This record gives sequence, structure tokens and C-alpha cells, in this order.
Amino acid sequence: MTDADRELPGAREAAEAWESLFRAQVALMRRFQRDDVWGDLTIREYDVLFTLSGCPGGTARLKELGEGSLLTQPSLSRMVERLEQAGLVERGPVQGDARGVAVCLTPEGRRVQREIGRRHVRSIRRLVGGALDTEELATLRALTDKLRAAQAQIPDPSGSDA
Amino acid sequence: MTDADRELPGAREAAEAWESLFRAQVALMRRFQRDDVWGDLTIREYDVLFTLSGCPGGTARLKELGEGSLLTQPSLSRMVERLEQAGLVERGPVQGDARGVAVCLTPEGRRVQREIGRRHVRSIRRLVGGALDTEELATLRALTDKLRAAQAQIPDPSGSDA
DNA sequence: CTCCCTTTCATGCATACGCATCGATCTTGT
DNA sequence: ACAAGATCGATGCGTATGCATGAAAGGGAG
Repeated sequence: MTDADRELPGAREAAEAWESLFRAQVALMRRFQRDDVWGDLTIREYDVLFTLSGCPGGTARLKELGEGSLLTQPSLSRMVERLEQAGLVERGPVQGDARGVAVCLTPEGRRVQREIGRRHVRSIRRLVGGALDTEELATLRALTDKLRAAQAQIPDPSGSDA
Repeated sequence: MTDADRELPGAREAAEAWESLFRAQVALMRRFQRDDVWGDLTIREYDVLFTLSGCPGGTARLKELGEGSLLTQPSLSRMVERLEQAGLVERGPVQGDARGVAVCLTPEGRRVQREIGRRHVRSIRRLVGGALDTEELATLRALTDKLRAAQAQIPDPSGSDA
């Protein structure tokens, strides 16, 4: 048994926490999907616009966008293609890397993202804010932030341990 | 402003908590998907088998299965059809409702679910248990349980408030 | 510089998904 | 009992997704 193993909480506690987190996310996502706030967009497409809206200049590389998404690289590539045809983003070259594709929010794309975002936040406030008080929200956020941050530190289970 | 509005925490706190929860879920799901533990199944298919494994007799109605899934009813209907062709579940009639379809885990289906589940739990322990200690896991679970339970109590934003 | 391997994005193809709709059954009101 | 409406699941059809692969550019060793 290694030191790392010794530090791990029981599998039961970890599995139950993950399942609860997952189920809560599914339950909320189902309700958000039903919301009549998405216009012509999919919730996944909105998520891409939202991610872009938080990037400097409303611009990010395709690769970066993919890292925050559950979509595969080909799927994201085609989704961006559709968003470009819809006039919500533009694709351009990347400074200093001719392979890269810079995805940039158009003014219309930013407007649409803000419009949907405003309505979506109301729904979040009702469903999430209606379930937990301010202190609980802060605790939840701290824990999920920590959980996500830790993923960058935990290596893949590749044969590196041999 | 109604009493319900007065009770709500700020939209900012709710939105930040939801975003953090969502991003943590995405980050973890991405890593789980990479895991070489799923055999011939999709993670979504495993989730259906897992849900069934927690039902009395390994059986549930199609409708019930759908309530715990992000899939639409037609998609779930066809997924169950595929799982049946793979010999992992069986479809049968429902007691007292000729419309219903009872989905039942076959012995092989239960075996496959347990096999995958065992490997998956190891990964959960590593990635989730490696990020939070036992007390934090318990707190996270309590909050997400509460969050999910509350969704059943909060009505749709239909015109019922007029 | 050149070769080789990696990284980044696009494309062909098969498949799973969502939307709209249908058929069948249950439920409710009269 | 009957008609009208709701609920449950299946199916047609167009589209989005994933896997495998390709094309183009970066990076490093000789």
C-alpha cells in the first residue's frame, strides 16, 4: 500500500458523493432543458457561447474550447462551423500557430449569449437558490471548485506507476 | 415581490455555485470517459444498467428509467432495444398497465454492470476521493442530495403564478 | 537542413439522438 | 357506458455525435 492509497477516503464515501453530485446535475439539467429560454440554440451550443464570453476578447482556440466541453474534437469542430453559419461566431487564424483556429464571438453572438444568459440565470436562481441558502451555496461552490481543481493534479492511471 | 422571492439568495451566488458544480461534473466525466473500464458499453448505457441494478428485482418501467436520465423518451426506448439485443436486459409487460414496458436486468446484464461498476468505483475513489477528505465528501453529498431533493418541490415556471 | 514524431483541426462514415407523430391504453366527466 | 383527453411507448426522419483517419504545421534530434 502506497502513501497515496493511505490518504484516500473509503471508496463508498467517494462513490456516494459522486453519485449524488451526478444525480443533482442531471435533475437540474433536465429542468433547465425544459426552460423556454434557449431560442434556436441547444444547451450545448449556449455553453460554448458562454465559455467564449468568459475568454479575453470573446476569443479562444478550438482546442481550449474543447477542454471545457464533453464534446469530442470533431463534434466541436462541426458545432463551431454551424455557429459560424448562424453568424454567432467567426473562425480566424491564431497568432504564431498556423494550425490553430481562433473562435471569436461576433457582436450578434455576444448579444444572443447575454440574452439567453439573463433568462437562464433567473431559472438558476429559482431552482438552485430555492434549494440552498447563501452559506450552503458558498460551501457547495468551494467544494466543487476544489474538486475540479484537483483533477488537473491527479495523473492518468497510465502505466507510469509500474 | 413575493415571500418566495424574498427567500431567494442572490442570483450571483446561485449562478456561481451552479457553474462550479457543472464544471466539476464535466471535468470528472471527461476523465471517467477516458477510463478503459466501459467495455462495449457507452457511459450512458452503463448508467441505465446501474439505475436498473438499484431497482427492486433489477426491474423498472421505461418511464421511470427516463426520469433519471438526460435522454429523451424515444432515445431511451431505442437504447433499451439495443441493450435487449445485447442480452443485457429484457422487456416485458407491466402488472396492471398494458401500455407499460418493464425493463429487467438479465443475469448477464447484472454481471456486466457489476464488473464495470467495480472498475469505475476505483476510478471514482482515485479522482473524487483524491480531491476531498471524508468530511468534505459527506458535506458535498449532503448538499447535492438536498439540491436534488428540492427540485421535486419547486414547480415549473408555468403561468400558474398569474 | 532533414527526418520523425507530435499537435491541431477537418472530413468520411456509421450510428445515436431529438423532434414530431402515431397507436394503444388508461382515466375522467357526464 | 361512452366520448374526450391524458399517458405510455414505438417509429419516421433529419441531424448531431463519435470513431477512425487524413492533412497541415510545429518541435526536436541528428
